[in-house]
Amino acid sequence: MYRFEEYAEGIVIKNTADFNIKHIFDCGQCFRWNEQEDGSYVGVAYGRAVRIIQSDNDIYIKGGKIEDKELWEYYFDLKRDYGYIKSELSRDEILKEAIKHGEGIRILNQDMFEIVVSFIISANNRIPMIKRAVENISRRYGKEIEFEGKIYYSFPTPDRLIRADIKELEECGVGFRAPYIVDTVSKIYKGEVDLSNIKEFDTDEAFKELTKLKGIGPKVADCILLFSMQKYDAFPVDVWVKRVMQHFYLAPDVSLNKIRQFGRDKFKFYAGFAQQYLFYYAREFKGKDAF
DNA sequence: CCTCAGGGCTCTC
DNA sequence: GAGAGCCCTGAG
Repeated sequence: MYRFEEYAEGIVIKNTADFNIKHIFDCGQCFRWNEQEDGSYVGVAYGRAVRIIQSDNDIYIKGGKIEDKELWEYYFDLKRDYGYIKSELSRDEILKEAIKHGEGIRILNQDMFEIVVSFIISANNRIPMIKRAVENISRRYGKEIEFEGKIYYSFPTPDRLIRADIKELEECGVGFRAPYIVDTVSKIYKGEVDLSNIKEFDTDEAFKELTKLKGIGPKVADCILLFSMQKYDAFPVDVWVKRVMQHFYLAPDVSLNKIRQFGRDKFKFYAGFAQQYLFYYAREFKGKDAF
């Protein structure tokens, strides 16, 4: 069982299980963590700038405060037994292999508003570009946070991002998605859309509500559900998951919606976890001519 | 159900 | 240097 302790420069989570910071931060669920030369990750979550350092099963949160213990416990989804989920999913031979590659993946509990905007930007985009745009938006509309002598920025809240117009967002590098962001942020700001309320719906109802918003199609909605609303039966199908699914399970011409349904039916309430292992697996093979 | 355009950047040729 | 493709969506 893990436990939190304080140390000179922050807090440490001792004795974690199924926890690998590289797997967690590189499995496509987050855009604000950057790997450093020493293998640690620096990033901002819920307005806190910290450095995450892994030493075997101990996770150091440099700059972390002990009063935020519950916040980090929630963020890293520590209460969930990933060992059990993996053993269930390993009954499928392909998942068993995929899990070997990303055995330390955990699904982060991220801020809903940040995830909505970040994944609108993700549409037909590349990860470095998404990261850059999210960073630019944070720098322009977020709050300053000082850490290790540098200035970092929190992702803006709706009442701050509402000030952004299409032109400014384009300058941040979001491209043709700028009007979608303006529209969706305004609906959230005005209360026409209440993300906390949508979170209480079941997965299908929440999916319907989210896809009503500009810039949110099936794939982006599934990402929002999985990465910020704890809907673990969601199965986001991006190009990578599409490739693995068509290679291992389905015919090459099966539609995205069919793949989504297949994944949800096959993996049930673990579909979202399966998707993460498959995504990480697929990207490991990038350029290796596997698919 | 279908097709297609849509920042801008990077990889490929 | 052109062309394809990108964690895809909206419009037709």
